[in-house]
Amino acid sequence: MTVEEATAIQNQLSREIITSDQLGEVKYVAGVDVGFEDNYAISRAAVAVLSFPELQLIEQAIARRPTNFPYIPGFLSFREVPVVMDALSQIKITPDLILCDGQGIAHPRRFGLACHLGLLITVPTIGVAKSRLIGQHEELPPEKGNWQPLRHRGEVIGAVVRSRTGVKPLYVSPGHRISLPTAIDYVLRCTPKYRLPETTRWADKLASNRIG
DNA sequence: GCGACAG
DNA sequence: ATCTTGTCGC
Repeated sequence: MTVEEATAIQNQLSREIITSDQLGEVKYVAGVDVGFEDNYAISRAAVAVLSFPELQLIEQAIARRPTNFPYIPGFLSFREVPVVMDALSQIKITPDLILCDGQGIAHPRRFGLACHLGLLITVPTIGVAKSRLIGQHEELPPEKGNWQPLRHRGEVIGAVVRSRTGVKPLYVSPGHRISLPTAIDYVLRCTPKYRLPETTRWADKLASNRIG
């Protein structure tokens, strides 16, 4: 697939993204992340399903497959979604909400990783990125819980959220079937102690080949 | 044309 | 993303 084709797909599929709350009672929240092996030749995806609001690990899965798309800013989902789908197909519980390691609609064509995954499986998703792809925002107070809208071309595409006092903020944006205010709320409720949500922390550990 | 640029 | 131990700071 070429970047031109991928761009066309993003423009097409972005029209189907829903950014209003269309999620039911959340009993299970999942985190997904991707790591690599053999000098990036193999992609390794991990899924961690936690109970909500207790945030206890309930189920997990890992999948591997050859990496078949390079990392190109704006096209991350074409690299990571396939192997993530493999991992998701292994779990028994269908999560009520999934937190993704990357952007949702805070993307040039409003179709980041969380949107792509959410649309393919029809599950509410939130993009929780550790750094910015696009957009601008005001300064953010250092205390946990503060947030500022992330804007791009006159639109609010997400929020910069302080998940822990005194540390770098998180870039939160709706993926699919959830609104920005609700997304911010869930991210904070999944982040009781550290900078990253418990879901992401578990998926990170599993995807990076070490446990503990 | 130049700089930015999720993981 | 990944290679990696100790170390600086609240």
